[in-house]
Amino acid sequence: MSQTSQASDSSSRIVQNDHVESSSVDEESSEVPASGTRPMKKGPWTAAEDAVLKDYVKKHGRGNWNAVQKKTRLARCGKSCRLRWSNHLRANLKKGAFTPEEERTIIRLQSKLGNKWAKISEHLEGRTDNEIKNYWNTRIKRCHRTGAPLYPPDVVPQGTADNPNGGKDDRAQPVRRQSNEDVESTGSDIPPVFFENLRRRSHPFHLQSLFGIPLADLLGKIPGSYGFNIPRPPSDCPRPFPAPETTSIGMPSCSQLLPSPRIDLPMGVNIPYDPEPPDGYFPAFQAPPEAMKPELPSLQYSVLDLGDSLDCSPPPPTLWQRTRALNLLWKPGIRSYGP
DNA sequence: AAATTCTCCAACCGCATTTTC
DNA sequence: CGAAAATGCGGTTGGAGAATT
Repeated sequence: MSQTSQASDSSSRIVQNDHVESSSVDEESSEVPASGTRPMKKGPWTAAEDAVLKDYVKKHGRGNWNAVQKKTRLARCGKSCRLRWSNHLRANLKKGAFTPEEERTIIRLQSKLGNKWAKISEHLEGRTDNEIKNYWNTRIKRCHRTGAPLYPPDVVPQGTADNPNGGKDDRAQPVRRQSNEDVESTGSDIPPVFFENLRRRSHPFHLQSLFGIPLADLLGKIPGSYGFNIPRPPSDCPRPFPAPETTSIGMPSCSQLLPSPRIDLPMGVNIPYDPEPPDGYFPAFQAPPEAMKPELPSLQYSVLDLGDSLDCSPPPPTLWQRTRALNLLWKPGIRSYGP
């Protein structure tokens, strides 16, 4: 797998003192008063803490995580206990690098479900949502850096109506249905990393609008994105592609710039598809022409029975479509728009 | 060899949802 | 039925180790 398995088992990082006063579960007799305002410990778990938690689960079963700190001397909050258990201590956890098959599954499922890591992890026995999420974020970064396609040619990324933005956003907002007139695009979620990169590294990113939507508006409405000023690039900054006759966009990845200062395209514009993409792959995020259809016959992966996890929900909300529009913008391979 | 940059991953945070009282 | 608590989820962060300069 591509994750160079540093696979550092958590224990290998344990360096600090063990804060567990008693390395075993105290029974009810020695229950710590709930009122006790012990400060909760943060940071890496120690082996002793793990042992206490394991012991607790062995005796009381999983769940009721907030009781852990009450019934033991473990100064960890319930959330932390739950996370530790599900990510490191529970049985049948598979550690180490993802197999190629697992990677394929992740990619496939991500393209279908979006960033539903918990759902995806249900299809990968022994793998945690956190692992998968980390893998995906790493993949995004790597593809972003190298310009390699995020999705292999046989995977058509689809927005999922139930998860247009991959995560909390669709929960945060009541699903707002929308007609198809806004943007019909394909691609995947805009990875948070993208915005993070913008925020952290202040990519020269001088696009002012996308599909007529002010970019600042786009960014500002995307949950988890940051309100930041989009700097104009220095004049000596190289541009990724020569400016074509038609309006073009590039991808502000790899310290590159978007060649066009402004994009105002009518909705429904055809995006030319290069049948011979570089390296025999579709450019990152770029989907084959059929993917431009608003609805996709997606079940090309007979291997995988997604069952109920595939939600054939109504069309995505505006934010999603806007996100998609921005996503297109991010594709390194898309060079030109035009009729 | 030292300094810097990059990569990976464990764990935290905030929010939404579900359950309990 | 509403409030509070518990749980779950996804995004983000920070640090350790690896790689590079």
